[in-house]
Amino acid sequence: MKKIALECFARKGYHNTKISDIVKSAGVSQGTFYWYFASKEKMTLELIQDGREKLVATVAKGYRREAGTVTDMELSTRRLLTELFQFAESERHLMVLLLLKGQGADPAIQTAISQTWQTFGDAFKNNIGRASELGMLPVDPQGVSMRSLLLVSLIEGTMSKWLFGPEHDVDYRSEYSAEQMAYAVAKFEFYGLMGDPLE
Amino acid sequence: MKKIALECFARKGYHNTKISDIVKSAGVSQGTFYWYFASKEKMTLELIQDGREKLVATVAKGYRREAGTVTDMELSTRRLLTELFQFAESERHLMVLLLLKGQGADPAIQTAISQTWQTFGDAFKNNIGRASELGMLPVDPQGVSMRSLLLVSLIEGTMSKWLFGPEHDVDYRSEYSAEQMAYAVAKFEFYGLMGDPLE
Amino acid sequence: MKKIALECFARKGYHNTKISDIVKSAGVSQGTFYWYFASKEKMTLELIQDGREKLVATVAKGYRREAGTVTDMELSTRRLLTELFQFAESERHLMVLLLLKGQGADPAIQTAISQTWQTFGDAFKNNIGRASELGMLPVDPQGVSMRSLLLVSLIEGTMSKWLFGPEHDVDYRSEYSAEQMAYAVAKFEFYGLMGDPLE
Amino acid sequence: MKKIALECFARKGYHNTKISDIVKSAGVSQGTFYWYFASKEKMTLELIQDGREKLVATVAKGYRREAGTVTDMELSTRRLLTELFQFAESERHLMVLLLLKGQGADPAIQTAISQTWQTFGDAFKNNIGRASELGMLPVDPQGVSMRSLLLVSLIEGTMSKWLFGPEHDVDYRSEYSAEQMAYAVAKFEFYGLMGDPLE
DNA sequence: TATGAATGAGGTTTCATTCAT
DNA sequence: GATGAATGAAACCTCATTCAT
Repeated sequence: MKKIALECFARKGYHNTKISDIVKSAGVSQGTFYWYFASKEKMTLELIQDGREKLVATVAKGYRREAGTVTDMELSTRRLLTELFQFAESERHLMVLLLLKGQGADPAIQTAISQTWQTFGDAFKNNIGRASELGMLPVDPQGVSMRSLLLVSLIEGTMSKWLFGPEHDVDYRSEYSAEQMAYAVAKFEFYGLMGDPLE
Repeated sequence: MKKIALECFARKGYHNTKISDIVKSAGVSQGTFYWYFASKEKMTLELIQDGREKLVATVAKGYRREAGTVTDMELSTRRLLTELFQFAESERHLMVLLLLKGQGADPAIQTAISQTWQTFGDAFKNNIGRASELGMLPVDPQGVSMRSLLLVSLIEGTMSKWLFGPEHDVDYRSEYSAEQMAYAVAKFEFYGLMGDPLE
Repeated sequence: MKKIALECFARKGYHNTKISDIVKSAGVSQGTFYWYFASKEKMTLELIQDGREKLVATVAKGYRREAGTVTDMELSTRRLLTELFQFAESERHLMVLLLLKGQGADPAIQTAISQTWQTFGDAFKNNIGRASELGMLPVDPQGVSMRSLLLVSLIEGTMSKWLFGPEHDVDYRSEYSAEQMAYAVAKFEFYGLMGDPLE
Repeated sequence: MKKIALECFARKGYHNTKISDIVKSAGVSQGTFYWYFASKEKMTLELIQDGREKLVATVAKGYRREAGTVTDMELSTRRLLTELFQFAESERHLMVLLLLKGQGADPAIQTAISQTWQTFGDAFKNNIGRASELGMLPVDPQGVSMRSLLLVSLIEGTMSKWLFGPEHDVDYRSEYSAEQMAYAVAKFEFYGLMGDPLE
C-alpha cells in the first residue's frame, strides 16, 4: 500500500491524493488503510523515513574516495553521482515526493523532508571540507558552507530536472543517461562552464 | 488583497491557506473576495502572471552583455545574478510561491509556474548558445541544453537555499549578501570548484 | 438551533445525537451548524453555560430567607423549591442534559456539568451553615458537608424522578405539581419520614 | 473479560469505551470478544443483569425487619443501608454503570438500568407501605409513592455522591465510612434535618 | 461595492462487526 | 477456541463558493 500511496503522491501531490484514491488503487477498503497506518500524515512520514534511509545508504555506498589527484577526486565524484542518479531513476516516485511534491504537505512532513536533505547535504559538506584541508581544492575565503550550498543546489536541481523535465512530469524521461548526467555534473562541479568537456 | 494572499501562501502553502484566512488578514468579508476574483485558483494564476512579468523584466534588465573576453562575460553574468538575487530578496513571498510552495497546488497553477521557469531558462539558454558560437566557451558535444540545464539548476537551487535556508523558512536571512552570492555563483558557473576564488 | 440541539440531546443523549439530526430538525445544512458553532462539543458547553446561569439565577431568586423560627425556614425553603421545580419543569430539556444525559458525553462536558452542580450545592451548603450558626438547626458533629450532601442528593434525585419518571422519559409528567413536590420535599427535609405531613 | 469491560465503562463511559480497548486490556484479540459475546450491547446487558441480581440479593439480605418500635425500624434501616453502602463500595465499577455512565448508552441498556432501579425501589416502597399500615409512620395523604420517591432519591443520590464525589471520579474515596453514611442517611430519613443527630 | 450567512460536496477518521485461517 | 486482518457505514468537520440584502 505504501508503494501505491507513493505513486499517487508522485502523480497528484500530497493534498490532491485522497485516502479514497489510495485504497481504490490498492483494491482494499478505507478501513484497511487505518488498520495499517494511524493517519495519512503518519503514513507519509513513514514513507519519507524509508526513503531517507535508502538515500543515505546510496550516498554512503557511492562515497569511496581515495585521496589523490584532482582527477581521482573527479572520478570518485562521478562514481557517486552515477549511483545517485541511478538510484533516483529507480525511485522516481520517492524522489518526486522528496524533491517536489512534499511542498504542499503539512508542516511535520515538510520538516521530515528538509531533514532528509540536510543529512544529504552534510555528506557533501564533509567531503569538500576534507578535500580543502588536503590541499586538493583552492581555499575559499567564504568557507566550505558556500561551496556545499552551490554543490548541493546543483545536484538537487539537476536531479529534479533530469528526472521530471521542465513540466515536473513523473513520466518524463531525459535524453541523457544517468552516466552522462554524472559525467556532465562532475565536470561542471570541478571546472564550470570553462571546463574542457572533451578532455 | 493579492499581496496579503501571497504572504499567506508563502507562509502556509497554497492548500493550507483558506480564503477565510486571506480575507481575515485583509479585513474584508468572504464575499468581497469573490467580487474581486473569480476563484482561488484564478487569483493565484493572476499572482503568478504578475510575478512572471516582473521576473522577466529583471532578467531583461540584467542581461546587457557586450561580446568580449571571458572576463567580460563573467562580469556581465555577475551583474545579472546580482539583479536577480536582489529582486528575489525584495519579492520573497513571490519567490516562495514560484520556487517551493506552488508544488502543492492544482495542475493549472503548476503549469503556470513551470512556464515561468521555462521562460526564465530560455534566456540563459540563448545566451550560452550565443557565447558558444562566438567561441567564448568550449564546444560541448552534449549541446547547449545540458549546459543550460546545469546552469538553471544551479541558479534556482542557490536562490532557493539562499532565500529560505535549509528549512524553507520564509523569514530566513542568509549570512551572504546578494552581491556575495552573485560573485560566488558566477565564479562557480565559469570555473567550478577549481576556480581560484581569490583571483 | 441551540434549542433544537437541546431537545435532541434530551431525547437521544449526547452521543446518539448526530449533527445531521440537529440540522435536519433545524432545516439547515451541515455547514450552517459550523458557521454558528466551532464543534459539537463547544456548542454543548455553551448550552451548559447558558443553563448554569439560568439555574443559578433561579436559586438566587428563590433564596430570600429571613431569619426566624423553624417554620419560617421551612416556608422559605418551600418557596425556593417551588421556584426550582417550576424552573425545572419549564426547562425539561436542559434538566435532562444536566441531570442525566450529560453522562455519556466527553470529559470537558462532564466537567462543566459537575461544576454546575457544585455551584448549585454551594448555595445550599452556605444556607445550612448559616442556619446552624443561628441555632436554628441541631448541631451535627459530622459537620455541614454531610448535611448538604444529603440535602442536595435529595433535591437532585427528586427533581430527576419527578421530571422524567422511573424510565427517564423526557415526556413523562408526574401526578404531582411543582408546589406539591416542594411541600413534600421541604417537609421531608426538615422532619424526615416522621414529620407529620398533615400538620 | 466482563470485569475488564466494566472497569473500562466505569472510567470512560459506554460510548467512549471501544471494543479494542477492552480486548487490549484483556490481552486477547478482537475476534475473541465476539466468540464470547454476541455484541457490545448484549455484553453490557449481561453485565447489568449480573449486577441487578447481586444488588437485589444485597437488599434482600439487608431487609430483615422485625415489627416493633420506630427505633427498631431505624435500626433495621441502618442495617440495610450499611449492607448497601458496603456492597456499592465493593462494586464501584458496577455502580458507576448503574448510577451514572449507563446514561450515554443505547435504549436497551437504559431500559435495563431503569428496571434495575425500579426493582430496587419496589423493595423500599413495600416496606414503607407495611410500616404505614402498622401505624409506625404517620399517614401521608399523598400516599406511599411520594414517600418512596423521596426515599429512593435520597439513597441513590447519597450513594452516588459518596462513591464518586462531586466530579464523578471512579477513584474518589469519601471521608465517611459506609457505616457513617448509613447512620446519617437513616437518621435523615426518619427525622430530617431536625433530627437530633447526637441522640 | 460590500456583506456575511448559508450551502453541500467531499475529506479524514472511527469502530462495531465479520470471517478465513 | 482463538486470531487479526479486513470491512464499510457513518461520524465529525472543512472550505470554496453562492446569493439575498
